[in-house]
Amino acid sequence: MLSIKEIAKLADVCPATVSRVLRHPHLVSEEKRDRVNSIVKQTGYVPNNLAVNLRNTKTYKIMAIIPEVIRAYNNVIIRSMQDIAIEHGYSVLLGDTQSLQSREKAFADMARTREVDGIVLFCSRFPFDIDHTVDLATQLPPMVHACESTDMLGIPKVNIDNVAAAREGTEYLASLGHKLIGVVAGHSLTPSTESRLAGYRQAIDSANINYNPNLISTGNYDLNMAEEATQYLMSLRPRPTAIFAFSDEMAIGCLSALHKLKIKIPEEVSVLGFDGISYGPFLNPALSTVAQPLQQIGQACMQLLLPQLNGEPMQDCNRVLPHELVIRQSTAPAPVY
Amino acid sequence: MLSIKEIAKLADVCPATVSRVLRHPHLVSEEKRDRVNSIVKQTGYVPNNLAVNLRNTKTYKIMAIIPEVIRAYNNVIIRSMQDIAIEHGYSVLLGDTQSLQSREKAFADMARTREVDGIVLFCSRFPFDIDHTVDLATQLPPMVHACESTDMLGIPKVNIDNVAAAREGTEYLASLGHKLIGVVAGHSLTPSTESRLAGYRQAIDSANINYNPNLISTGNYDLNMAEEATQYLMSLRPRPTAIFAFSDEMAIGCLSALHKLKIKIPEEVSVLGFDGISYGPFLNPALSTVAQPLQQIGQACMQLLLPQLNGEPMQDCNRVLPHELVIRQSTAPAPVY
DNA sequence: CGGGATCCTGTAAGCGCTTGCATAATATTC
DNA sequence: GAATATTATGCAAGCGCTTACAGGATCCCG
Repeated sequence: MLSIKEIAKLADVCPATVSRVLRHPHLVSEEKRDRVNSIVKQTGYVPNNLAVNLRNTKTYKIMAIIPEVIRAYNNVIIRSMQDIAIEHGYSVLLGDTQSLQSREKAFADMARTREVDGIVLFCSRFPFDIDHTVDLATQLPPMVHACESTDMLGIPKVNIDNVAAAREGTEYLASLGHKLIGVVAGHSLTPSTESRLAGYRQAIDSANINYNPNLISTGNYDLNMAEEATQYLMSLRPRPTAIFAFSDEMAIGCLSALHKLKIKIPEEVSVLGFDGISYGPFLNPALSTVAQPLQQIGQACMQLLLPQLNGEPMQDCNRVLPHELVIRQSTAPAPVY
Repeated sequence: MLSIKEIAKLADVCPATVSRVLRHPHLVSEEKRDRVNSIVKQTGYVPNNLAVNLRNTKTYKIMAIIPEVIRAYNNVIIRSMQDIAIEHGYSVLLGDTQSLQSREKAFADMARTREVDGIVLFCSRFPFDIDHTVDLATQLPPMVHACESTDMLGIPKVNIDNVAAAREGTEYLASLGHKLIGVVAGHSLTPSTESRLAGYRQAIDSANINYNPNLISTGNYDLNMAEEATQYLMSLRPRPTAIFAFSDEMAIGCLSALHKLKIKIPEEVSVLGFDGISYGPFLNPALSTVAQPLQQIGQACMQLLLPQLNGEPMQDCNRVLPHELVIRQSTAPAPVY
């Protein structure tokens, strides 16, 4: 592989001049500039960024650590983060952890090892092996904790109010006359799921509906699981008249199960999703959902990260963004028997 | 930020010893090993990988360059690539290009700048600014070209036989008695779309159906576009009795449009997708599709990349993997009037 | 025409790490 | 107990790059 030295030799200048041609061309005479540029072009020379970044202690890379990149939910978030990052000269690398802690750590460590300048974390666990007996909080790399954030060493957070969002979703269903509202929840251990369950409970209680834990089915964010959960809910007597799925993707599984059972949506059973993914309007029936402000989430992540990348200290803040109930065709008043 | 020198000083050894403790602990006496380890732990020292990688000219990172990470289609591919990579000590970074050439190049250049060891390219364009008058093919970084590969400087390729796949899909529809088969195609410029259109054409011709270009609608891989295209196709007289969507995601858009038009699937119109995404069975009706061997694609990419990462020269090969027609509920014999 | 400003270029240090080599200390062998 | 093998450690070079610094040309001005 070609190095700056060899280019320098070929162009009959010193390495410093080659570097200047590439980084600060105005400092170099036209003659040498042309000579160097033509050699660079001929040879296809590209500087070794490991060396450049080592020297400059800066990579202009941001790592986004995501449990399952593929979830439709991430789409707009990723896009908006990336657009802002690029505007500011950074690129975004995505790390798909498959919800495995080992991978979360591996990707997060790229910041401590200087391979990226900062990270945006969409997982709930703290991703570093740090001895908490020592005050190492100061050694945290630039980072933002999004969507699943708990209190964590003063790391800035981006969230929605999951409790309120789930409460409002549930209240909406209750206001349609539903008394038996099944829940298809996600990973039972994640903060967002916990909060949403709490919100559901609040709404149930204040609507004077009897809380029935049998109506709650936790699992993961998979379609399969949602389908099974729905079958189970539909086997109950009395049967729920509404299902609140804690993600739109799971809602698709609910719809699928209901179709197979020949249960009419929304006439017999209403389905409410969560997230606001772009598929929603295209489902049959179009999915009512508690929409997250996906674009704003991405933007907020960058707004909180960029100052840190510029050397400003971490601010312990929690940016809570507004959710929105989007009513389409999958929800309707509870059937009257 | 802590460097190896400071750790060395604190542990009262030389930097080389610290390095040895971290990389080849058996070379160091227990006494110093313990001393160094305890300092490392206390201080939370982590080696600067830019320096390590510069020194070792190796990063153990692979960049996967993907037009739109979010497409369900990528799910299994990414997962299988990543699993194999990790087995071999590599991690996979995902680059989402939003189909923008500038981003494809930016990510691909990370290999030439040594920030990653190799790349897997899921886009169709050549991602480097290389002067083709010079023989620079030899300077290509380790790479594999997947899913959208054309002949390109001897870069190993992973593909399915898109012509045959689309032909078989079309033949299947024709065998059900469909004579008017609409197509909702993807980006008109990508090799895969071109090949699939060619395969469609072959099947149409050999079934002695009159080829009608009006039935072909190209756009992108979006749901919206697919929905519009479907509306358009359904406005034609005589109306197509089948739609072949060149991705399952677009097929969702077709289903959605048909539902809105109250057209029965598959009684009045059959819908055939392409890809075999995991949503397929959960749609209403469950989607028939030409499935790609997604897991095998991911595996093949790694099988072709790993040898290159070990220094073996690029082999100009084209690994063509088998597709499979998966028949579910969205296709049926053409209606008889 | 001398002195200062301006422009250009090379020298060399250093970013943080790893490892070949040399040396020193210790163990092993006959 | 001398010769040899083994083990442990430090020294220093070098991975490829950037930039502060200094020195040599060139120019401008009175």
